[in-house]
Amino acid sequence: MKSVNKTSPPGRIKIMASFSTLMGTKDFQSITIAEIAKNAGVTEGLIYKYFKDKKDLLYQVLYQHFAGFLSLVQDRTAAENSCIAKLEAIVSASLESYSQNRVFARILLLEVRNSPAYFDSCAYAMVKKYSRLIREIVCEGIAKKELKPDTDPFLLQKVILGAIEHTCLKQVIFDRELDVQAASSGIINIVSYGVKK
Amino acid sequence: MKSVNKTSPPGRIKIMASFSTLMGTKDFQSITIAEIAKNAGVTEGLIYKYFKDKKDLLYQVLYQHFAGFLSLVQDRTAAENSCIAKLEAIVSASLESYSQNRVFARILLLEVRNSPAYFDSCAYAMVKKYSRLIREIVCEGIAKKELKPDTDPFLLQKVILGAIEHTCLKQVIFDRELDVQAASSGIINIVSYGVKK
DNA sequence: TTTTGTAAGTAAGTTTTACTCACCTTTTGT
DNA sequence: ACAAAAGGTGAGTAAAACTTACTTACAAAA
Repeated sequence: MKSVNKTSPPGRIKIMASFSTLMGTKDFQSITIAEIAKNAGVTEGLIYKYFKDKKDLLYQVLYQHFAGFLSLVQDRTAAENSCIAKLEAIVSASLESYSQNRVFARILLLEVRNSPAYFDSCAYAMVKKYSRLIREIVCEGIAKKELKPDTDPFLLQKVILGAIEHTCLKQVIFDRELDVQAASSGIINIVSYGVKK
Repeated sequence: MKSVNKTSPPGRIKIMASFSTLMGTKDFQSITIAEIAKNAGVTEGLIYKYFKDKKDLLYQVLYQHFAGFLSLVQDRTAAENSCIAKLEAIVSASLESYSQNRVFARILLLEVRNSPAYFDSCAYAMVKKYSRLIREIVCEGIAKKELKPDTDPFLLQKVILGAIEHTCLKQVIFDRELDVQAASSGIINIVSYGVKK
């Protein structure tokens, strides 16, 4: 697992900003190191001073975004009392963040998972914290008898996370709009009460 | 959208088989054209006679697997009567297929989605058929009053597909085993009756 | 002030790898 | 029989990721 930078020299900041901008216009594979360097006003060599390789740059940018996202989610859930309300806060905060930051969403949902190195990165460590948060809320809900006692926290976490991601996928891939409120309450409704008559 | 081959010359078959084998040991990016050719006993040039580029080869292999998978799913669902039973058949057939063919699962869940070209490929066309099948079953369930009338077929499809994929992700990424029966009945149980007490 | 060690940044390679193209060889339709 | 198409080859090209040897700025110790 790669640790994260403390200092941030101007060159490093410019490189990350340049890359983020480019990710808004094209996909990772189409972006070249030469392009990133030119756009940032630095030389190619400098990029390799701060980042192990092109993928490492991708993971660092994702980490930066995810750190902000995670603290938002933590704040929103802390503000709710019931377990179901906390879960709905997570779903809507996630959909909202993905909606407002398509670059972040695209990196997380489409661009990083193809490489085994991602699952050792500091970015994936944040994702693990995020999914653990969901499980903890579920466990708390079971303990407080808000949820059925035979609920499997791991499975419910997967259902919720899967629903969030699949809802965003269509939006990110085909650049569609999304009714965050309708989608999040719809997901929570299915998961809470089921669809069987 | 790329159309699909009719004939299959020996070289073509060897190339696809070689590539499939290599995908079992390493990820797409790490596999080189030279390696695929050597392993198949053909020259690099021949690969480009049958496949537009390296990604096209990936999509063709995925298409081949998915075609078999989809017909299995269709058979299994046709054998069931109730809507819930059909959905459970889809979930368990999917988890089973992904379990038994990790290469297929890894390609579908991790390796293809980063490229915009995938969403124009014949492989993705199969995925669309698959998700449409789920929606159709849901609509049928609503019509037959098995499911609640206010159920959103698109949303429920996303929840089910998301749950399937997230359940497989852990397994594929960390090479874990999976209790298909427990997972599929667990997912269907959550979606049918909900988790709220 | 001078020295020294380190971080920031550069510029010109090198290597790897996907992809091309002109050329043979075998099969097939008429 | 023979043209045409399909199967297959091997050397070559270009682009892009990465390396490395170097210079400049700059702070702290001497």
